[in-house]
Amino acid sequence: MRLTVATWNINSVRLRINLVARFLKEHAPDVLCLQETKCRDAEFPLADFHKLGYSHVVINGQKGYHGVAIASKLPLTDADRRGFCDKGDARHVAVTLTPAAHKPVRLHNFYVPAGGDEPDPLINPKFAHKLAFLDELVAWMSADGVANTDAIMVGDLNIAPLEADVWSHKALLRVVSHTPIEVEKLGLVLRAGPWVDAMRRYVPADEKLYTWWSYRARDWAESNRGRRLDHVWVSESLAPRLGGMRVLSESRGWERPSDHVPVLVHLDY
DNA sequence: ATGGTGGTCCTACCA
Repeated sequence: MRLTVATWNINSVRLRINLVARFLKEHAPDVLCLQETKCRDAEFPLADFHKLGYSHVVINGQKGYHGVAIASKLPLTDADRRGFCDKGDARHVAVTLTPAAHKPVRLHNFYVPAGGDEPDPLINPKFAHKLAFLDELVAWMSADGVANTDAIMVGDLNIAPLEADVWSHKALLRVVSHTPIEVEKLGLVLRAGPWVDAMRRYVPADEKLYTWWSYRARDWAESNRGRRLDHVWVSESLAPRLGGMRVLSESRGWERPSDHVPVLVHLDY
């Protein structure tokens, strides 16, 4: 069998439920991880997911901001919603799924703080929060052995680590999402697993790869000033099962799109 | 170098 996991920062699941429906119908992932759902759990459009065949949904939402969810065709167990930095933000949800008669897989879905505009933790509390969040991720991953079993970690990590993850390495060195301190800390998270960067298994490190294009460009495709802010990582134990990856760039051109596009990864069992 | 757009919810705040 083939397990397909997708991740997408939807930028309001209620506003874009029709785009979600289109994506699920056209690409039929087994599991979809969403970020920036921007609604309380009671306001989540659960019935739409059920109608589309995603009868297992685990939500961690809050009013107006952040919010993550996992919708699945396969049963989900052991749901966990971890708070980071004692902020009460809804930025993480984890579940366990079991691909037909195989070993269970732990799946973590993250929305890492964006970090504001000024890349100085001393004058920008949002950037300080982002760095503290990453520090806490490293400590937790090491202590709990998060990637010691079959595990997948996806989400909007709000960091573009490689030079080819941004349209201009030089222009973005002092722009939050690509500053050296964030890139270094994301590297510590990756190595704390240790995790495998599944997307870069399919696209060479020096080849441009983006999952986000700003709303502020006149023409996102023409200017193509993108960044790879969304990621799929797998535990080393699962790396041999990787069976393909796709970035659905075309969805950035759909009507009233999210500024992020879905990433799909296949695992063969 | 600047400001550009779009989300929530109603006044700024966040991305």
